[in-house]
Amino acid sequence: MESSSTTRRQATRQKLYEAAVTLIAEKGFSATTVDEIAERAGVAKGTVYYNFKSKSELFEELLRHGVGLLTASLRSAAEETAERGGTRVEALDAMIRAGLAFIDRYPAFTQLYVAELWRTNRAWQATLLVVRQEAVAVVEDVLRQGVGNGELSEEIDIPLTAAALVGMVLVAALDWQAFQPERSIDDVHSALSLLLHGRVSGH
Amino acid sequence: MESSSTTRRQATRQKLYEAAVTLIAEKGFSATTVDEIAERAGVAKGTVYYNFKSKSELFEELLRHGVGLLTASLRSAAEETAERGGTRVEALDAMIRAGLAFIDRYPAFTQLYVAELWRTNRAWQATLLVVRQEAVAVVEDVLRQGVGNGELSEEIDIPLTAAALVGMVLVAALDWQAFQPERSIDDVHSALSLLLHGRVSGH
DNA sequence: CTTTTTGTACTGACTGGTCAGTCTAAAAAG
DNA sequence: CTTTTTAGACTGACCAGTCAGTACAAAAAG
Repeated sequence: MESSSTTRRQATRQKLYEAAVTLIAEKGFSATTVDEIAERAGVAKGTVYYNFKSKSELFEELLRHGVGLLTASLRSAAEETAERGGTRVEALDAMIRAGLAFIDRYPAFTQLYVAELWRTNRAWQATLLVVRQEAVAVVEDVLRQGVGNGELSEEIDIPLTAAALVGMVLVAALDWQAFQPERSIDDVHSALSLLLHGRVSGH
Repeated sequence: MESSSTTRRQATRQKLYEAAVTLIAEKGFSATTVDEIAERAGVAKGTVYYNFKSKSELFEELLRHGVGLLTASLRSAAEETAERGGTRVEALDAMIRAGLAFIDRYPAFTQLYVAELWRTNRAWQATLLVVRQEAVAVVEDVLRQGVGNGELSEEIDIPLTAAALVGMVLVAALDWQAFQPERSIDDVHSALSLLLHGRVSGH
């Protein structure tokens, strides 16, 4: 009796994630009502509470779900570069591209993530911390490898540089989406690549 | 309208800004109640409504007030460098430092600004657009001057590079505050300066 | 085969509490 | 005297979470 429709619940949850992500990105967590989420997902309010303990729990699982996708995408970009025998700088470049592609595909999720990341005293603070660490660690790993094999300067501060690179991509991409949507992903990628390769100042 | 009474109102408004900024940074706009703001500011609820038309209007004016401070700080960093006869790259470096100092001083404001910047469909969307443009324009101006006098590569895309630089500073600084508060402002400045000067990958 | 039971997924009206904004009368400040 | 602030009661809309009940399919019983 049990194994029959695990699929059905999964589908319902997916619909709820999709409904919640855009609403929360637009209006914020508190301003988004459970009734709205249910309505947009095309289910009854009770279904939300059948599938999730509370509004917060729905949000936390959404967070985990989304960052999981991002981390997987970054990691696979780095691995593919390595398999192809590329340099670590090429791997960073590939990760910038993967990051941009992710944000292009899930702009609402990115928006919501950025909006919540630095909030203190929130129920999901712990979840965010874990999930952030997973994503940043992927970038730090590649930086570390690059310093290790002499490709990158030993002067660099790995955690701070990783944060700066992630920030650069995040903000440039959100700005692109919000204020310069006519630009192509290649334009944005080139601009960021130039900064990474240090060809902004100097020669 | 008299300057005497303007002073008293001004002081009350200032107290309300300070109370609102931390509360909204911590919990978000919707989750912050007017009663809380009034209580933390040490004024009666009626005073909030005597001074501001609504909760949203208080928030919008807070936004204008804060970004005004930031823009002034960035602009004066750029001007001081120019007066000293510094290069445009030095001006950018000085602006990074000014940005970090601002975020160090007003972390709550920065948090709240980032959280709201890319939200769509909000009442204060128009205010944010204007206020963002003012700040980014300061960076774009310096980039333009740098390209003009040959200091910076002609390849660079000014709006995208400006957004990326602002993002780099914003995210690195917030991450510093939230996850690596033991680091000094000089550490953070060095890490970002290295990226700006292109000394991360090779040299 | 047919009937009955059981578990799962979902429904939507309802409730108890919360909060933006209003109002008042009176006091403090200038 | 005018402007600003106070204290707090009040209202009406809104909303998270609950709960009794429906739908339906798989399994157990007859």
